[in-house]
Amino acid sequence: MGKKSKLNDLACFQVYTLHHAFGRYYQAAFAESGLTYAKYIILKALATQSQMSLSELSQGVGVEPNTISPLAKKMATYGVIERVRDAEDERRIVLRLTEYGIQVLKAADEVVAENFADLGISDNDAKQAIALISRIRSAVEKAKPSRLNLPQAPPNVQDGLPD
Amino acid sequence: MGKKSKLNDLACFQVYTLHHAFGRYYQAAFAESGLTYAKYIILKALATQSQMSLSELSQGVGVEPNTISPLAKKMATYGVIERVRDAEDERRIVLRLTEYGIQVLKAADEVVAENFADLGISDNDAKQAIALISRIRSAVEKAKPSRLNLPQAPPNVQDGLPD
DNA sequence: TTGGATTATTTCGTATGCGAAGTTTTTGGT
DNA sequence: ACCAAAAACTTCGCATACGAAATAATCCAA
Repeated sequence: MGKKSKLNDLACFQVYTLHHAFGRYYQAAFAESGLTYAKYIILKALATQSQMSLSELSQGVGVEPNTISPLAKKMATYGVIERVRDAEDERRIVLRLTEYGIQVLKAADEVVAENFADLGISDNDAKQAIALISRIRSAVEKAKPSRLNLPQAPPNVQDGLPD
Repeated sequence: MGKKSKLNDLACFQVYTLHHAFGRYYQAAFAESGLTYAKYIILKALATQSQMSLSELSQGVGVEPNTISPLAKKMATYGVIERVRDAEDERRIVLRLTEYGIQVLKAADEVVAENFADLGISDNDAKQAIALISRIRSAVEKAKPSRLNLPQAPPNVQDGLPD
């Protein structure tokens, strides 16, 4: 048995699973609408400020800028966000919710809030989880990955099905 | 402003972000080794029982069987798991860690446990998070998604950059 | 000022995940 | 026993994510 780490267990069995459970819920709820989990999160993040650069948004959402870039482009063509170059600094892209985007976000928020209302998770539970997870995330972002060295591979057994 | 739901906030801002923070950590730690976050989780899940069918594994990992299927195939060619048809029921695939798989898992566990050791998250913190998240996951899996209907799209403004 | 860093964004290749649809094997009702 | 329904996997098309590398705009130090 390898060394034990409760934080590792948390990551592999709880956070991973919960993330995908949420993902399946949002995917089902937004099906056919063109909205997705990722795009919904972007809308929510953009709603916290009047405008944001692409990298500020990526910080807010917690993913890399190259993940946001194509999504923002698509969302602009859908009309939910405005996407323009910053006149002050032509490298920057400035993003902002459109009036339509605000309406879409509102409609989505309503549906989700309704679906999540009677699941037995109180606001206090959720708040506690928010505080705890927030702390854990800060910690994990500080982790310095050391390279894994794998043991010698075995004499290629290939014990299995042809395909 | 749409209706508020703390559980929705938890999903969109905390769980989503923490999942990706963990993902980036494991990706960096396992870089070059051929191991990935998803494959590592599969190894850990398989270590909990002497053997498992593909669908039992998918249940244990918390994703759909069609996600596990190609991963299991690849992992068998890497020699970390054994993958054979169940003689009792030829529809089933039986999966089991190989000796090499056990070694790989052990090596990975060591590295992660070491990297996660001094981040300021106690085992008690992690345990508390495990209990709380476990409860939340059960609840979310019960949520019945109702279809989102988007408001009328605006007269296609397309106010943006050419590309 | 001017040319090499630095910063912001984009593009590219790879790896997951999901639902839907297809294939093979087992089950069950008659 | 026989065939339709169910169950277990697999395949397919689409949508994220990431790191690495490319591109474009700014900064800055000699």
